Amino acid sequence: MSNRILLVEDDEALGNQVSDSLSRAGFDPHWVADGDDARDLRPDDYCAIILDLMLPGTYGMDLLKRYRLKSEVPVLILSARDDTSDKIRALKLGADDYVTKPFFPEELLARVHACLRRPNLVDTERVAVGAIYIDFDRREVRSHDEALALTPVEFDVLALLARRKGSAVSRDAIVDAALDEAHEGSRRTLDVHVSRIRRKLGQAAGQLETVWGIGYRLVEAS
Amino acid sequence: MSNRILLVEDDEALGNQVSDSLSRAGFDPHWVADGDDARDLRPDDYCAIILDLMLPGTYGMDLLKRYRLKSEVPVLILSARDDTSDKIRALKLGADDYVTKPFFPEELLARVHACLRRPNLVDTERVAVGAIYIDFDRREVRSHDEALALTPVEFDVLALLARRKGSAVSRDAIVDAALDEAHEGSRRTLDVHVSRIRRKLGQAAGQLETVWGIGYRLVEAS
DNA sequence: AGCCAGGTTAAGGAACGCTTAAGGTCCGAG
DNA sequence: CTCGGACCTTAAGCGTTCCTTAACCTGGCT
Repeated sequence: MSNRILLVEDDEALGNQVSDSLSRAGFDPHWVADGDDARDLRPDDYCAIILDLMLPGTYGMDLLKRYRLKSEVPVLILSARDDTSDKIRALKLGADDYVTKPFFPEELLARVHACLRRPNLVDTERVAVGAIYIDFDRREVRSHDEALALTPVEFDVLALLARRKGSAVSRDAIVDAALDEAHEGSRRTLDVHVSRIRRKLGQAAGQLETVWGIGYRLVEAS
Repeated sequence: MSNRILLVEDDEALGNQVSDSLSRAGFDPHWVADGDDARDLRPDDYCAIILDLMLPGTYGMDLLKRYRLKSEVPVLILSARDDTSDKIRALKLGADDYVTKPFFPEELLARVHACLRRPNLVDTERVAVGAIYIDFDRREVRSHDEALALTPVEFDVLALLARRKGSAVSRDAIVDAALDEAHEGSRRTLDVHVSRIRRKLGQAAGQLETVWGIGYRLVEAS
């Protein structure tokens, strides 16, 4: 397995320090200072990601969501704010750990190791759910062997459900992960996306079930 | 499989608080106040362990070592000391997380979930009680191999009883956990839900027993 | 028998989700 | 720069499902 670690950190001194300690520990750190530069990196190219929340360019929390949509790679959050609601939000979005500045490099290293020690999930580039095939890498969906033209948000929603196939996923979790969080005013937005996804799914629409009072669920057969 | 969590914590107030929040989140906390009492418990009986480092009797770090020798169960460390060398030591010994007091229960919960998210997420989320199968993740219930269409509240009530299978659960506890507590005007609401659950359970209705003057209990066989 | 906890039923209204239609924003083409 | 298309969001109407309440009935306990 690779030992590359992505470090997204705008503070130069801290970035150097962490980079060095990662190197000394035998990792291969890839340090990016700007959030926008980190947007389009592929999370699966790394064995772990260390992410500062307070960044120029793209906000750290958005990067986390982005990475989680594509990958199961362990993500450690760095933050200057010892804010509980931030912590909870990050952890719920799938972060594996949350470290508050200031910290000693040794602690960070120890936490990275703790994350890597956990059993890894099979990384699946593609997934089949009944008649629906999803290629996360190509961002491509086929239903009954027919390619679907999904919009970005539609794909993210469907991909999230596919990763948790069979499980009921709450509306909040979907909105939080796949939609722009700025628009929390209307709770109907997700409905519209789901409605359009179903129409595009055609015959397979029945596989996208509503779980009343909770959210949605993608099942093998309708 | 199990949703039991071992909590080793000598502070009574904190222990109560954490116990409560774990219960509310659907876990089954087992609270032990003395390190010596925790020595001979089997870590594999729990899905996670929350361990205070500063304990009477056996020192927390020793317990951690002990548990790690026997099991891979996730261990979260609680500590009053924000001491880096302690953190590093604990994490190197195989702890999965290290939380410094004071903390909010929500943060601890989020971290517990972050730990549990990694391993076998799939298989641990079901419970069988006699002829009743409950899949918490899918929010799906089957009775005698037939899927039941339960409403959100009905599912929550039955799920709560299933998690505590065999033991009597008080009406108050159920109402508190599964119903909107705003409506404390009528205490008959729960009856109605139970009545409907029983009807939907069909043959298995007898497994949902009334404990007169207390509440209800879900048993293996009618 | 009498009391009280629990069971059952029916009905209203609240909550929820689906759909259609109408802006509004962003971005690339002309 | 302007136009048009793709996309996301919001609003509103509508049907459905669900929760609660009230009223009445059953059954256990003393």
